[in-house]
Amino acid sequence: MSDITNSNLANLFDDLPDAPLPIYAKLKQAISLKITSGQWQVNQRIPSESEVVKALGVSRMTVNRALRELTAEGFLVRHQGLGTFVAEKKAHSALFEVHNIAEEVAARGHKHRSELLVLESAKATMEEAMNLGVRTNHGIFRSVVLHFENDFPIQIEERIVNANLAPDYDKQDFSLHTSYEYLMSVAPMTEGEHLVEAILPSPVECERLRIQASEPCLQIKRRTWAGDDIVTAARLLHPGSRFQLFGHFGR
Amino acid sequence: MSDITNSNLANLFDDLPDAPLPIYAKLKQAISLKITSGQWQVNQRIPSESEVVKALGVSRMTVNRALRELTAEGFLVRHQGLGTFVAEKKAHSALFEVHNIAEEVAARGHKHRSELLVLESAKATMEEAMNLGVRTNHGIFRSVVLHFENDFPIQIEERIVNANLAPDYDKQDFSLHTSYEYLMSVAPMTEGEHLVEAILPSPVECERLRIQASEPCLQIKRRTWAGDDIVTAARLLHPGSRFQLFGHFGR
DNA sequence: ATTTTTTAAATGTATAGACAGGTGGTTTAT
DNA sequence: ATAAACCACCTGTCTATACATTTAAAAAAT
Repeated sequence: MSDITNSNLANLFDDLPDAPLPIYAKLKQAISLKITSGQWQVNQRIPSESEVVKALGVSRMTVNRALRELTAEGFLVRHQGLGTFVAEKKAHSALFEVHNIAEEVAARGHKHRSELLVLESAKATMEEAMNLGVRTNHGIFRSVVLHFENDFPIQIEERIVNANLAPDYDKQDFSLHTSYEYLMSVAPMTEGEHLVEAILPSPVECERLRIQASEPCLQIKRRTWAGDDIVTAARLLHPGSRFQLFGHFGR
Repeated sequence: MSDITNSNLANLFDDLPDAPLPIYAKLKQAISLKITSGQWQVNQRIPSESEVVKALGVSRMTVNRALRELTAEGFLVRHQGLGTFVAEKKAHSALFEVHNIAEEVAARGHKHRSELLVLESAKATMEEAMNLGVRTNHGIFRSVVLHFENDFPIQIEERIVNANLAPDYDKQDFSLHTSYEYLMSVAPMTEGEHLVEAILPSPVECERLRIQASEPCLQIKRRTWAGDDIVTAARLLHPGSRFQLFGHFGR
């Protein structure tokens, strides 16, 4: 498998949210973006530690930490004497926690795309306020995104976001990054909860997911905290026939 | 919570298999042994990096790597300025462990009872053998238990068990203990996986759960390991209208 | 007695340098 | 031509050092 041209490794940090992160974390973000965006293909050899050192002027130990952690997370495979390669598919460990649908689809080797159906700034209704742990009329964003796997609808993502914690949410280009990526960059998740249910979809949802009214759906309601604040609350609806939630625990 | 006496940190590497491992890995092994053996209790503060450095004469970066990885694996919790502490029992076990349905129902203040529908000794079919990671015709047990919450059916538990690892499974009184309790006692779970899906129930399942054919169900397939062996594989089916799976992650 | 400042300790990150060990290609000796 | 020696490169680990940040307690000022 061919190597990756290290001609423009200096561009590595482009397209990255400029959150204040340690160098090793920035490196991880940049490299995982290269992989999930498909710029670095499975089994390709990626630049060696010393190449990154030379290109970016950071220490090898810093690069080593980024690559080691990405390897532990299943993004990379390393072979002593040979090099570092993009792994076949993501290890199933973190799926319950992370749940970035784009990454998940990419990990299966499939094509992901999404349609932005709603993106608006608003004042929280009483129900939304309760859900986010803020006062009624607190500034929020609402978004509805339809995700596709190989052009089949696979998730309706309804989300409300605390505008104080993610002020530029409505200025994001959701065709480039998922909402998850932006939110993690501005308000890294420290805690979360999810509620999984099997439900029947509404007529609108049937139409969006292109399924029949009788097809059960997996509904995941998830809230994520950054410190003591709730950053976002999402409702993710998947067609039962096209989706499984996989989890792994233990050591 | 009291600190751990660092009087005999030199003993840290005792009781360890003398495999040729890197120092950081030996450290991880030793510390996780202290924790799992109960010598270092939950919430206790463990020796600081510099204390280990002084006691063992290794570099702080090496100690740091061991502690950092153990933290990522959930054994430890670290607070800058404070120290490193033994973590609470894995959060995620509490979350997606529907294992003990009896406890869960009791925790809600409701009445739990169960009906044993099937309990038999058998030889593994090819499918069952694949599922348990054994050869066809390997000895197994099959059980089907119907669980009730306040006299409403809430779970069908279909389970196959590796007879080698749990030889007395068929002699248990499942009105006294759940299968989970017995299995944990004979073959403590070290690893597990689950697969969550939304499906429509079969006619038999509708009857058992007393629901309509159109009601979606939450299906959880779970396999649990003890070391390298699969102890049991279960299929848990819940009526969507009466069941939610709740999970919490983070600290 | 109360508040403020300082200090010590602990973790978090970054760096430079060193050596070990694996891999594959090149050169050299046979 | 074949085999052995060599070498360049890569990952894996370990060390020593440095500085930043957080925390709690001690010391100093009010």
